[in-house]
Amino acid sequence: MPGTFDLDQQHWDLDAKLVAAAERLGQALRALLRREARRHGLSPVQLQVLIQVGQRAYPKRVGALAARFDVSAPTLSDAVAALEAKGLVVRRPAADDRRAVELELTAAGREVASRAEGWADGVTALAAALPTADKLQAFATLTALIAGLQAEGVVSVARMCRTCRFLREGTDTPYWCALLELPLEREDLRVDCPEHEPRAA
Amino acid sequence: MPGTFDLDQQHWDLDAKLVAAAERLGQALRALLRREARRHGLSPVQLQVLIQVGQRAYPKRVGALAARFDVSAPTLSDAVAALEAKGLVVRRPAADDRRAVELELTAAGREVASRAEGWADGVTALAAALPTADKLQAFATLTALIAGLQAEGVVSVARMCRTCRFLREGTDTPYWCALLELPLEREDLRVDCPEHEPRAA
DNA sequence: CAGTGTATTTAGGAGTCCTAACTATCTGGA
DNA sequence: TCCAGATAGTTAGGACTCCTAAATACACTG
Repeated sequence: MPGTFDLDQQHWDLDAKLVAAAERLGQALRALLRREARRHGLSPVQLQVLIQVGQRAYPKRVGALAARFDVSAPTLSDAVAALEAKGLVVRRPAADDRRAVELELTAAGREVASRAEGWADGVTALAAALPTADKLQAFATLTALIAGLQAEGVVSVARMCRTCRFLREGTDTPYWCALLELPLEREDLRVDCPEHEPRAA
Repeated sequence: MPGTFDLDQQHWDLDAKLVAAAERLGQALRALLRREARRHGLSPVQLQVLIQVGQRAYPKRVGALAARFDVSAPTLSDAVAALEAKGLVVRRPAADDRRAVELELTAAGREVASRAEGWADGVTALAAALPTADKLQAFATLTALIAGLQAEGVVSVARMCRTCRFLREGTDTPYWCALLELPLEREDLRVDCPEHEPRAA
């Protein structure tokens, strides 16, 4: 590496730099989440669980949530226990499977969730200033990477359209959802769809 | 939201979806780092510190590393203590400031660092399959978001060219580094430059 | 209905992450 | 010169993360 410091080392690999940038952004987002959680007297996972359980149509069981956040069941169980102790969620046996537990927000839980769910709004606002075409491109690139990681089994669940068995090519639009029977533009593709079912039997 | 489940909710905001995708990818990368660290009997932060200290030309003090990883000084101090106990780094008073501590890898530390520093190679390989133009675009978009977050003081240090006081517009190339006196293409912009100095006095 | 598998919790240990408080050292004046 | 105020780092202590292993309870299959 003659004389250019290690410029070449960073030059030779756009791929590595893209990954590094994603990592940095991820770190920033994580820090942001941590601070928001703290503001509400919660830990990061606790807040994530609270927000997720606050969404309708998503699975609200310990196992599903553990997969969603890529942690073990005991870790998530701890977080739920803490949330329950704080009076923000209620735990109840599932109707169809009494081994399982359904989570539900209490009134207090809904209150906190609604105040905290916009924790990433600052970043979203920054994104608003960028050209739509760039964002579409970046979105496609990021989801391609996520899909690749999921295919390799690195990351457990990602309920993205890109990995969903109902995603088809469209006739008038680029894509088509065979479950909802809806045409989809590129910007309609979701990152976290309640109806998602993995491809390949 | 009439009848389309919450499709519209996800439709209306490409910005939010881009952020969600970044968050997911960040989560996956974090999980990957955790596993690699585990493989070497280390914790995530310990591995990050080990790798960072293994790079030349970067600050190797506790404070700088804490800022780099967005954690408090005590947290990083703990990690360093653990690494020292494992015989992977040495702690020594800095030459110019005897309050400060310089870290250095031991032979064992270099060994582990060199085996683990490619922890994200799997993702990089996935990126290699994507078109260069897309990656350039995505890289620009991600760094724009990071720069925005840094400007807002959300994230502490990001030694990116985009926030560096030495970055100029180039004549033949899009950019120019006024410190190294080098022309820079878009793909030359760095995410973590040793020579970085923040803009604005 | 026995056997196997699944959902979750408990137990226990290393590490993360914080704030507060303390030591040692540096730095800028009077 | 000497001291007040900053700064680099550590220690202390508490809540939480994250794991594996083991237990409990229930579900499914033949």
